Amino acid sequence: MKRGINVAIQRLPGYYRYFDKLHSMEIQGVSSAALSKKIGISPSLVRKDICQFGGFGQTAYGYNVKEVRAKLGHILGVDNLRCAVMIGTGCMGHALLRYVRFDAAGFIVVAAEKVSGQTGREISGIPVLNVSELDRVIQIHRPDIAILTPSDIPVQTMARQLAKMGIRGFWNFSGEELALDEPDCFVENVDLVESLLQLSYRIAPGGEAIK
Amino acid sequence: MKRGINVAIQRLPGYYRYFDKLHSMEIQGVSSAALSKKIGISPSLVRKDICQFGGFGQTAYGYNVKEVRAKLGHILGVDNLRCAVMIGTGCMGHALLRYVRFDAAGFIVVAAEKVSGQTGREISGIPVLNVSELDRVIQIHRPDIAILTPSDIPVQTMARQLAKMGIRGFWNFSGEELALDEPDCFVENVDLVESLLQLSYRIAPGGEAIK
DNA sequence: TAGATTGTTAATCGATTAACAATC
DNA sequence: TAGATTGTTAATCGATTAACAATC
Repeated sequence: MKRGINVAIQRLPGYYRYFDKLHSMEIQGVSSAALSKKIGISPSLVRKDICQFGGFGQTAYGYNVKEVRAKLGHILGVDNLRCAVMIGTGCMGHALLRYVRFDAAGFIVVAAEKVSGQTGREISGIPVLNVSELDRVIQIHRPDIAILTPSDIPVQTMARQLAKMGIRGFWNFSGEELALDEPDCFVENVDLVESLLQLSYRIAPGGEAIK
Repeated sequence: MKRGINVAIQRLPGYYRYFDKLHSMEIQGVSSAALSKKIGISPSLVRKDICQFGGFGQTAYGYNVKEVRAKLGHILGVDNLRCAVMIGTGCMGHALLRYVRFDAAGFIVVAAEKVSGQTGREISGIPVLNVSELDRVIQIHRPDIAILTPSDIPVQTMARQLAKMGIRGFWNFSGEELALDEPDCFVENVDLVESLLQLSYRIAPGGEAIK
C-alpha cells in the first residue's frame, strides 16, 4: 500500500494550508528557506517534497504562491467538489459541521441520523435524513466519503455496509479503530484519546520534559 | 528535543489503549505475534518498542496484560490525576467534554468561557467559570494542560499568557498552528482539516488509490 | 555579470526487520 | 526435555540532510 513518495504526502496538507494562507495574505512568492522557518521543515526537505509533487519552483525566484497553491490543491482534490455523508448527528457531529470548513476542502455534506429525520430537518444548513433511508440518500448524493461519529452501530459493520454502497473514504471519529480490507477504501482514524495521551506523556515526570 | 526512543513513543498510546482493551476483556496474556496482528505493527517492532519502555515481557510466555497495562499507563501518566482547563465552550468544547473520556486519561476538567460565566454554571458536570477570572481559576485548580478550542482570542497570545501562569501542555483545536518557544511547554495540534485533506488526497484520482 | 534559489545527487542518519541466542 | 517467546544484535531499508551544479 506504500512506496516511494509516501512520507512526503503526510506533509502535503500542511504545505497546501500554508500556501493557502500566503495566498489569502496576497503574498506572491516564497522561497524554500522562508517556508522552512514558518513550518519547521528543513529547506532541503521542502524543496525535495515540492519537487516530488511536480517541481513547480522557479530557479533563482522560489515558488509562485498562487500557482503552487493551485497545483497542490489539485493533487489533494480540493478543486473537485464531492459529497460526504455524516453518519450520526450527536454532539461531535454537530461540532464538526460547525467547525470544519468542508467547502474549503471541496466537500458538501449531508447527514443521516437514527432518531428524528423529520422531513426538511437541517443542521448548520445541511440536510439531515433518516438513517433508514441511507440507501436512497447514497443513491441520490453519491458521497465519496463517510464521516463516522459515535453512534450505537458498530463502526466496523457500518463501514462494511457503506463500502458495499460505493463509499471509499472513511473519516472515523468513533473512537474504535477501524480497519477495512476492501482494496479501494481508505480510513482516516481520528483518535483524540491517543492525542491527549501523547500530551499527557510529554508533561509527565520522566516524559519528554526530561531531555 | 528528540532523540533515541522517539518514534516508539508515538506508538505508546496505541499500545496502552490496546492493553487496556485486553484488560477490560479479562485477557491475561498476549504475545508480540498476537499483538502484531491486531494493531498492524510487526512482531519485531512490538518487542523492540515494549522492551524500550521497560522490557516487561516474560520469555516463553509473552506479556502479562495487567502488568504491562499498568506500566504503560504509568509512563503515560494516566495514574496521576491532573487538571485540564478548557478555554472556550463553543460547540467543539461541548463535544469534547461529552466525547473524550478525560477521566480515563487521568484528567479532571474545568472550563472557562468569555460570555456567561454565571456562578455555578456547568456543562456535562464540569464547572464553567468566566474567562476574566482565569488567574483565579488557575491558582485554585493548578491545571497542567489547557484545551484550546476555537475562540476570538488568538491562540498564540492566549497560550503565551497561560504558559506564564504555569501551564505546560496545550491541546490545540483552534485550527491555527501553535508553536511555543517556552522550553518546558508542549503543544499537541489537532488539525482536522489536514486530516480531512489527507483522506481527500487518497480518494482522489491519482491519489493513493493508484498503486 | 553577480546573486539567488531551485532540483538533484551523494552522504548521513535513523527506523524497521530478520535472525537467533537466552531462557522459562 | 521440547516448545514458545522474549530481548537484542546485525542487516536492511528508507528518510533526511548537505552540498553543489544548473539556471534565471
